[in-house]
Amino acid sequence: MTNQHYGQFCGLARAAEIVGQRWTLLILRDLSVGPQRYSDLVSGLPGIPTNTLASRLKELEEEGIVERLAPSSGERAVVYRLTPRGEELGPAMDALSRWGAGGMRTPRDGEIVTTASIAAALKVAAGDGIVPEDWDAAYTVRVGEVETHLIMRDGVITVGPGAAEAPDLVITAGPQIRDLLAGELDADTAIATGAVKLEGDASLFARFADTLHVPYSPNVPA
Amino acid sequence: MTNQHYGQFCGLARAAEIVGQRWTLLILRDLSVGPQRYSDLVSGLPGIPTNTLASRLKELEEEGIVERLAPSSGERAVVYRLTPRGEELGPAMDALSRWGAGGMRTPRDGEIVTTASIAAALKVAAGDGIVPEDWDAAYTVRVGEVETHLIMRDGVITVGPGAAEAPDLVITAGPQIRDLLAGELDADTAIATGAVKLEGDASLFARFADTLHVPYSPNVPA
DNA sequence: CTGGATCCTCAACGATACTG
DNA sequence: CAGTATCGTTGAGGATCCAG
Repeated sequence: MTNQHYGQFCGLARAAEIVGQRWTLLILRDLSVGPQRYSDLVSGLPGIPTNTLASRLKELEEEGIVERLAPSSGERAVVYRLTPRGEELGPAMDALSRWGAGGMRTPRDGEIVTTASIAAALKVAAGDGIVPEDWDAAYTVRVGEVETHLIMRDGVITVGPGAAEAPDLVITAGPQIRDLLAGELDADTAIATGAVKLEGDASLFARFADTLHVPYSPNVPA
Repeated sequence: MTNQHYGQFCGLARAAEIVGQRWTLLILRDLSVGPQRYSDLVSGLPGIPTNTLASRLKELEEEGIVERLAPSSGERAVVYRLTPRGEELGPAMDALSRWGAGGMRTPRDGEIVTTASIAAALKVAAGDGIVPEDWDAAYTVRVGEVETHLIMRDGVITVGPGAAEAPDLVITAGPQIRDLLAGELDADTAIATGAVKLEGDASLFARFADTLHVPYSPNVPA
């Protein structure tokens, strides 16, 4: 609406007019794991002013990036969902996510972890999502209160919110799971030190740790 | 410094704290084509308030993304340059650029084209930059007042600011060059209608038009 | 001339309260 | 549940000025 423009006929400038708005990238991240209600977004984005969320959603709807689905009969809640155009942002968000993750060492004071952020981290860690065809494993990853599932099947990895239906392995961890994904903590040590707890087929953990990687950047300043 | 934080231990959130700042993405785009002086940045970013540019550069320096090179003896100007960590943003910026370009139809009123934006468009159009090993051609692309060079050699494409040293072909065009890159204007028509003017080995133009593509997204709303 | 710093204004953001 | 309304605060925009 009253979106700020840069006055340049340039793809990056156009993109920046959208994703350069405060909170917008995080809203899109949350929507990228699945359709969400207004209240889901509020709870996944601690600290967002409700009026800011409302106006961002309105802007994104006008831009054709998000669609607002009025409660159809039977349903009782408004739901927001990415449009196909919104889904196209996936590669860019993954690239940003990967870059940002490369600079993360330890959580800053008071920083929290949300469902969507774990899902994003696992998605980035999954990389191109290609694994051997004969792998067939369902994982539930639990960090704090949130659960994410990760399935390796038919040669691809899929990541999403919520527990797996019939997980072969449930992994419970703290934020140290990031060190594991960064490759700075190996699977055996993670288990030995109690950084992760496993329930189910623990032999599947090595495969998890070996396959998923979000490396730290060697170029971050002290 | 007084950078706004999102309070989430998440790569995308960390990235958003940087690139979500107004003007920052465009500053980084300009720096991505090469080191720039303060005044180069000012002229490549029409409308940026000088204090905003100054504080962005300071923040980016503190983040280890940009470095400020004091004039060494012999030089007389301060120069800003991406650090290795800053260079790592390239893939994310390319992805955003590609996404934004997919939504661009015609310039909005008063929108301009800068050197860096053409370079970014050509870079995105070059895709993975792989071409047959035996191609060897140097192009200068001139749009308005700005010139960019594009070299296909040794199997890769390189794009940069300024004219090529010994161009085999000089392409002069208006913003319609975007339609060419979008694949909505074929090479012969572009020449026939005068949308582009060629100087040099015109036979190299078909290769240029066939190789470089920034497709429009089919998903943009009307 | 380059590389900023300063000042002022106003639109956008942030926090809280409140409503259909 | 899904937002509006209100109001204080912050940061961008724009012009000008200054030091090396």
